[in-house]
Amino acid sequence: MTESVKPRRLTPKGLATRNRIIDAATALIARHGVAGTGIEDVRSAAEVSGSQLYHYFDSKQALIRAVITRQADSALGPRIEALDSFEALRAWADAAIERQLENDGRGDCSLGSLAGELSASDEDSRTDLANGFLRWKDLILNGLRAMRDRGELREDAELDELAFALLSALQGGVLLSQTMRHVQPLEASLNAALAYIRSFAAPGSVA
Amino acid sequence: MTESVKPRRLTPKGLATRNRIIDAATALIARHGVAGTGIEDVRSAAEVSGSQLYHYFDSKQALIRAVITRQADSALGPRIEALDSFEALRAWADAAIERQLENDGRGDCSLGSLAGELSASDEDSRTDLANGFLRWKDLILNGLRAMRDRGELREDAELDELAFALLSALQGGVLLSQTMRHVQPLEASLNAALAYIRSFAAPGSVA
DNA sequence: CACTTTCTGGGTTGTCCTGTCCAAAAAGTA
DNA sequence: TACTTTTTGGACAGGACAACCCAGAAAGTG
Repeated sequence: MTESVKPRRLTPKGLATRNRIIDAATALIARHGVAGTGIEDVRSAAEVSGSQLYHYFDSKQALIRAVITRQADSALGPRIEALDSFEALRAWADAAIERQLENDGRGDCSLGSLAGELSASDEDSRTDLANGFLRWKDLILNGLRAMRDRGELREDAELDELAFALLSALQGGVLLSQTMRHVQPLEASLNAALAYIRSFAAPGSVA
Repeated sequence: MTESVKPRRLTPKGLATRNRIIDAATALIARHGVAGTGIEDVRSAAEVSGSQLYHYFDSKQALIRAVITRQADSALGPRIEALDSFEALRAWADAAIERQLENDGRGDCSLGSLAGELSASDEDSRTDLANGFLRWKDLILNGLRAMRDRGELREDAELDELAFALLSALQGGVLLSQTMRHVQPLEASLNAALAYIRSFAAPGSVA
């Protein structure tokens, strides 16, 4: 019994409730952070009562990890087809900026916010977050690789470095923008990272 | 009485104790985060007992804010003279990378870590953090301005943007590196940001 | 229609943790 | 030395919160 003995089979109804809980938790965490969100809050927000929460999750930590997983996956969904052109990268960056403008102030429940709060305290969550970041980086990396293969990027470009740089720029920009309640840092950061990547455009490319 | 009525005058001894508390809190928060650090932990680590903590600070929040202020100031101390040359910027970045290597794994109690944890939940702390970031940005900005005035950077360089981009790169890189337990993201991020800044070097400069 | 498994409700418990109180020791001041 | 202010000690109350238990409703399964 290495794995928890939670409901082995979930009925559609049960699955819906489970998702409702994760949704509510995600929203609350986005506004008040992990520490500022109690089980009781999640309960009432999800309109489930009593011990449902512990019926679907072993502990608060398990719930948080479910939120992390969902957030990590959400970026890999249909939203982002492929980051394999300068235009696609630009659109991706603009979407991030737009998102920041929408939730002006209150943070979005991105991996970055979660990482800031959990990396130091919870080792398991940290691992989940690290995996999430790694997948995001690979997503970017695959796009860049496609660009290089198509001759849009120079052969000598260090794609791994570029991917990490872009991801860091996003995360740092979001962190600063959320803290300072202003988009400027995020815009500046993403613009810089994209311009840097563009500086590796192959000479003969249509660009 | 807008201000708290904490000890109006501190004797040298009292001040030493107060500093000892902040030191202990800073160290503990660096390892376990704000939420993972209790008053009790701080007490024993600082080797003060009982209600000393509330003798010097109104609340846990006040203590945290003191930690924030200290961290914000620490970067403006003698460590950084002036970031007004490419070499100085490079050295600054290398120092950050070095610091990350030293505390491999456990986070340093930088503003970024604190921001990730507090921005969403505590408005007062968020303001303190935002001010801290602003001062850091100005520190960078002043350096860049000096470089431009000396003719090392092109006139058309958007220094404010560059400063924010560099700061974001640092914060994002640290966040990723701490979460992934690897320096690569920070290195990549800072290298990219510095290279981008260098791309604004004035043509005639000795570079 | 029996029977099993899953789902839901609410109450409860025990723990952790912030913040307070009271009183004594030490340090400063005259 | 007499007196005031600051500093220290430990114990304690009050509240918040995660987690558990039991029983009943609903939904699947043969």
